[in-house]
Amino acid sequence: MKSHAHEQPARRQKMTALTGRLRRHARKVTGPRQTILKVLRQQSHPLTIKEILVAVRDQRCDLATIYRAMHLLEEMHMVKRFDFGDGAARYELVREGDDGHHHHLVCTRCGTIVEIEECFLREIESRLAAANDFTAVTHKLEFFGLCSRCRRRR
Amino acid sequence: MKSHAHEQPARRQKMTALTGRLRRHARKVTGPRQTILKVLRQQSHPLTIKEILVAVRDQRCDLATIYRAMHLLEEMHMVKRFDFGDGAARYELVREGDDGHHHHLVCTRCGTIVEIEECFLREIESRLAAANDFTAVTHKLEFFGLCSRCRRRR
DNA sequence: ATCGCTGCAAAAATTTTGCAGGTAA
DNA sequence: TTACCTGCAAAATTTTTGCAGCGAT
Repeated sequence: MKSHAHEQPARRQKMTALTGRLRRHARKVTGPRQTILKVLRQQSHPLTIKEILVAVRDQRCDLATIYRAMHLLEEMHMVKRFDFGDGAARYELVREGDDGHHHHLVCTRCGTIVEIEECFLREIESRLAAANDFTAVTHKLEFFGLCSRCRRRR
Repeated sequence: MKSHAHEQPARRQKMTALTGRLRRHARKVTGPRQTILKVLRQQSHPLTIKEILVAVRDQRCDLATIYRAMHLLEEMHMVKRFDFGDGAARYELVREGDDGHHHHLVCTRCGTIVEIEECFLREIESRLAAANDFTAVTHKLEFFGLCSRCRRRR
């Protein structure tokens, strides 16, 4: 039932998290940025730039624009960047009231991704910080393995 | 005591781990490969391809050769690849009798690297494998923070 | 009317590949 | 001799940047 009720005129902006945050930073709420966030909102897994490009290709959004948008959104903590060790950055939307910190279990054969919500290392972080005289210690952690389907197929 | 009496002439190969493993795979023991391993042996931290290139630049070794060597050495588990999230692969020698699995604590400002020998997640790996029906689960984990020197300097 | 943003094109950075000649075994 | 390797050059990938015009506020 997307039909009408009161569809906002296309050019007026809904007051969304995006709108608010962008305005606070004196940045503009533009079509490409809204489209990209819509794409990310529909996914629970991180997407590569190429996957985003394909998903928005109808809207004729340039690659460079996507790269610039992802940097901007990452700066404002609206997306989180993940690396799976192949040479391609992946981005995932940070949901409201979440810091976006979590991990993944990735099938090394087919690329299936399982989201791992628990974080096991908060305490270890403090220990390492103290032991090595570091501050603001964070971590990046990803798990890799063979999923059941791929295991069965040879 | 593997050796005894006769040191082999310089152009003959010492029977090293490299020599043995390469031969077992029908690969050749060449100058560039020996040089690269020598460079890695002198470092306790992972090196980028560029750092390796600089370190071997006297021996006139091509970039492509280094890339190819690193792939080969990784296949034979003589080096381990690490990613710190900037777009550059890093390689570290795997010492005898070690599987090379460990982590790092990296200063996000100056790049200082601290090796973290402990691994905290072996048990978690099994738990995740069982819970998600995966096998051969491994992980990549790196810590990031601000080292004490960088913290003091503003 | 600003100032930021976009598309396009070019450039940069990292990694891969093809090929002809050279070398280890 | 036979693979395998190397250097060189070209290409492929991923990401960044410059610029002129367009668009959000």
